[in-house]
Amino acid sequence: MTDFNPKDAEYLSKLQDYYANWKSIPSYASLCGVFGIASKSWVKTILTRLSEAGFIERTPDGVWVPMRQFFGRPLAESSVPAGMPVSVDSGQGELFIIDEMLIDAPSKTTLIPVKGDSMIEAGIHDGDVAVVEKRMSANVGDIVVAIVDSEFTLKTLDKERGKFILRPANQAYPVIRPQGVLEIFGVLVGLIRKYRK
Amino acid sequence: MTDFNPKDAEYLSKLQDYYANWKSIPSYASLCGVFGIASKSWVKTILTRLSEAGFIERTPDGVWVPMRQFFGRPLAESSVPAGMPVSVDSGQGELFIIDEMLIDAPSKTTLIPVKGDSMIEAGIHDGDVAVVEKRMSANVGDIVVAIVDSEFTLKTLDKERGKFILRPANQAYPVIRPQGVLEIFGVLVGLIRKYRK
DNA sequence: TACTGTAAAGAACGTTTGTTCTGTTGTCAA
DNA sequence: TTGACAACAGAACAAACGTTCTTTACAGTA
Repeated sequence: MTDFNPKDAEYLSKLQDYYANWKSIPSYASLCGVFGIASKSWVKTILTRLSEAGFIERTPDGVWVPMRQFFGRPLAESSVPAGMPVSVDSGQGELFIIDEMLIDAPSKTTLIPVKGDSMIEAGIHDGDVAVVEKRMSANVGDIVVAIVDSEFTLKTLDKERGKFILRPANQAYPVIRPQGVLEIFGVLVGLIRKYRK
Repeated sequence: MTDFNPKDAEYLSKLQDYYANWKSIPSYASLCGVFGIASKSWVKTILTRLSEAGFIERTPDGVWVPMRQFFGRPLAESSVPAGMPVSVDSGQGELFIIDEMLIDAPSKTTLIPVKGDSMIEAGIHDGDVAVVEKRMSANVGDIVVAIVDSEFTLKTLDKERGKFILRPANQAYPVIRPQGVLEIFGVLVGLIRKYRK
């Protein structure tokens, strides 16, 4: 991964605690107190590392902001769905609850289990759960759920000689060139995978 | 109430827009650009009014922070399909991405951003978010977060001639054969990916 | 013992920040 | 047509801020 080490994890945890209270990342001087150190320059080193590791980032103004998914309520508290969760019916009678990071438009979002390995080169595996936002249009390059021969298909949308085509991410599968109008069900906005223990 | 007028509402809306993007309230100088005015002192007047009206407040450090209920997702968007159970925001704390489907032991579970492509053949990409359950032991075949040379590494746990080894899912990376005890931070239990639109 | 690398401290410094105070402009009412 | 007030502009300034550079402490290693 990165050169993110246990020591950094300790500082991250302190920053998360502070942020949970104040919802802001304060000045380097204040962070000295938060981290329990005396050196502003060392604070900078720590923040730079945390950002390289992907936990925080900077706005164009140079202000540090947390990547929200890592600075929420402590996971311990979220055993009951926290925040303003969204319930989405997978269509199979199962009920999943997912948060706003993956879902922008709850009423238009569905979960669809991925079958087959036609998109495996895009890191989408059999058994993964696709988070799909229902839309009838998409851009070239988007991964879309299209309806081909009355079946759902997950493919990358592309264009060839002015016509839309569906490109699998697996060389063993053919490119789909729909005759007539390509029917798009939605666009892939997220992916969830669960590893069995 | 206060002398909060339509003009202030317009500024509030601009601030909300900015905040929706950057999750922070910038300096007075930057806010000049956001509000479309040229005077820092007027920015201060506006912010003071917004705080008197209860839309924002200041931390002890003097940093402006929004009152969350006014700076969240617009209510219209968070409506949930009828018939589905709805949980209500406690008012405090952020929203978390993941639900009970991915997390069994909330207090022991952490999210870690994936860096690099050493596990790409397992469909784990740079930028994905790993859901990790903290444990000190794991089984052969599990994908684990191990601490190697004081760094976090995501690899598949395997055994070779009675000794544990860490196997990357990318032929360009070497197998890691730790000398001494292999230090395991946790086990990968889930994966989340978000596609940008 | 000497060398190396990491963690942290601390001083120096130019820039940015928020604040305050004084002007300017436009509008509406008397 | 004058006065009052709200909406802004702009200058001045001390305090705070982030950055850079140098130094110290310490543990591991050769």
